[in-house]
Amino acid sequence: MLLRSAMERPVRCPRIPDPRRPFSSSVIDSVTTSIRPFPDYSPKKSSIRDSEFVDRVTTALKQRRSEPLRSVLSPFASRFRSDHLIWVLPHLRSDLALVVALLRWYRSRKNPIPTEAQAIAAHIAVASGHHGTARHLLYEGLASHKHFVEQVVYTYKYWCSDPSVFDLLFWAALESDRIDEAHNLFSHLVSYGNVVSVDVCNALLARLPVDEMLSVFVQFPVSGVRWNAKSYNIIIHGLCSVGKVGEAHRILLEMEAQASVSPDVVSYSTLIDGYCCVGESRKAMELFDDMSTKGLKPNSFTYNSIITLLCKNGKVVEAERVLLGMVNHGVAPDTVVYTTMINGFCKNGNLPAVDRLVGEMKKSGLVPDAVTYTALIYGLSRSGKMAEADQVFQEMLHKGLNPDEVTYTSLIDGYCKKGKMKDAFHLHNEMLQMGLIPNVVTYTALSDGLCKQGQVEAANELLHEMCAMGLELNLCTYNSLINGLCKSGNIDQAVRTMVDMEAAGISPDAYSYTTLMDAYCKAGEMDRAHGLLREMLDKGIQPSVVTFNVLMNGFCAARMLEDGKRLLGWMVEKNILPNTTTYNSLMKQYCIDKNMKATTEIYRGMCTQGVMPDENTYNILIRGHCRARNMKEACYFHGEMVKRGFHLRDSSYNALIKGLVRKKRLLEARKLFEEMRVAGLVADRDIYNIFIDLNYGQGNMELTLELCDEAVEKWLVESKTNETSKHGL
DNA sequence: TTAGGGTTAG
Repeated sequence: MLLRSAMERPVRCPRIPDPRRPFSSSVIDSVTTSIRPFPDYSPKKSSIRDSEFVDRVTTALKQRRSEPLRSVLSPFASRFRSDHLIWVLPHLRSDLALVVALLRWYRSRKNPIPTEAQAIAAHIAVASGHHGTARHLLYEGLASHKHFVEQVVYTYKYWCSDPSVFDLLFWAALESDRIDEAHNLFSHLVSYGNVVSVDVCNALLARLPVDEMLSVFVQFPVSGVRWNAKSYNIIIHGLCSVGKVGEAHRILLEMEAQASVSPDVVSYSTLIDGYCCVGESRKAMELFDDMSTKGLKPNSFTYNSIITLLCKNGKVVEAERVLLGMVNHGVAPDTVVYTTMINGFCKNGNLPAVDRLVGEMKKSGLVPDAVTYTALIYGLSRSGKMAEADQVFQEMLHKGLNPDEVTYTSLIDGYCKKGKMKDAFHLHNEMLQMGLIPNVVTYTALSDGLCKQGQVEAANELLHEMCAMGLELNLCTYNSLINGLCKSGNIDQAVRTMVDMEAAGISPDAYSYTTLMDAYCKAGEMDRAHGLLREMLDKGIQPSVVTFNVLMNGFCAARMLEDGKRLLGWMVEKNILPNTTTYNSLMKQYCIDKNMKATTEIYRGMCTQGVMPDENTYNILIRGHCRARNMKEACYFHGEMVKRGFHLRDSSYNALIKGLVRKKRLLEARKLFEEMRVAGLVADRDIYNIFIDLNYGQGNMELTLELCDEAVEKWLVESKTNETSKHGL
């Protein structure tokens, strides 16, 4: 929430204080005139009677050191007041253990310890060098006394005079999330001409939202704090984390311009990561080169940011080249770098490469951690290999690693994508039992799974439940819901959902528009789809290659091939490279029109552009050439697709077999027919008739009968089933 | 003080 408010508010870049001239003269005047010495405190005077009592208590405590404190103090307990505690403490300053025990005894009698006594005890601990105990006492003091900071300052001069007490108090305030108390202490100290160390000031900087961080960064030097490289790095990181990478870069340049603070590997790595996160790879690489010129050696953080960016852009091979580069430069990749690479290959669906990297990683003596396992589970789930994903999940548990929300969500999403909603919800319950709280990503995966099963109402209900739990729908959730509504034919409701989404303060993106455009294209409403394209362009939303593919499909289906070709040109103009799907749509339609000349032209253009044909491309080309009776070309593409490990679809088998029979190439046709049967695909009725006649003619009665049975089962039974369903029986 | 994992469209 704080971060969000920082992102929304404009962040002003601070003016860097010049350490050579830290203060302007007016500031020096105002600081020096307001400085005063620490207060002269001394405990209030006791009466003679009280003094005698305190002496007796002190003597008993010291002389009977080995006895339980409770029994030593029991004769004094009824008279012992809070003032006595304060008067006894000076006598025990050389015995911290006794001080702590006395406080514990006093508290155990249901008496609140006075603020002054708590502060004094902390001072005694610092003065005796026991910083751990001091920290504990300071935590307690902050937690139970309203004016504890003031009291520590007030009693300082008399009891301690070791300024490290203020650093410890500052730490205690930060670690118990009392930022205001830390500020309060800072102001008090400034008024006495003192400041806490730069280390604790850095800890404060790192805990502040960006705008407050910047204001502290500018204000503290006025009081005498001298920032170091770590401070500047925290600022660079803060600015990068809210996307203000340009301003972060200015800070780095200011560091370079100064004599006292120079940017180090962390400064550069942080800024490089900032540029990588906003996708500015060129700037990131420039900085990477600058580092070497300045004699700074990139570390595994630096390399990992570059590798992450390349993987995100799908350039996994290039990313692995960077990994090899780092090894050659003597930087050993760690678990994080391997996990980044593994995740890159998982996203690419390249599971053999994932296996190879896991092997390499283990060979280097690195142990996969929970994040590595989650990436592996995600990769397997994405590829639909749920049995393997579950096996890795079990291995993770066996190794004593704790799955978290991300691990469970990866598995849940995998089951949802396979339509196994029962398994997905079982895991959802399991994570609840483990004490893990499903978040909006988990619910989006479940909701998307339900939508894809046609259960949009159930998805809606689930999301209502999610909202009742205090979670809010995000962009992905809305987009998934819009998709579910479109696919179930409720385009109007999908449009209304987009309106709701905007009302909830979430702006639609390229996904939202593309989904709706696809629905309109499939409904043949090209004008509406085009209108949406104009709307998204007006809003400055960059269409993706999928947006164009959706339109391309629409144009092709509406037989508007010229518009399709124009769209292809426009894509290139807009620097959005057409992919295999784009070309496949156009080729498919030209094939339907039996225009194999245009199809071949497009196929060649695609290859020239370096776009690789996929399984769909080959199936389209084979069917097209068969329809056009170009069996030579059809067989050539069949050979090519086999070489590349792709498979024919049933319609392509049918087309090829019929074409070959037509050309009397019966041996080849028979081979394909057998292959098709083995693959469990159904051949056309005509094809069965051809091979039944052929085998009968050749006297192969056994095979003839087998084919007759198969044909009856596949064709007659099926047509009867269709008949009954047609009549609603 | 800096880096890695999960949700949406063809």
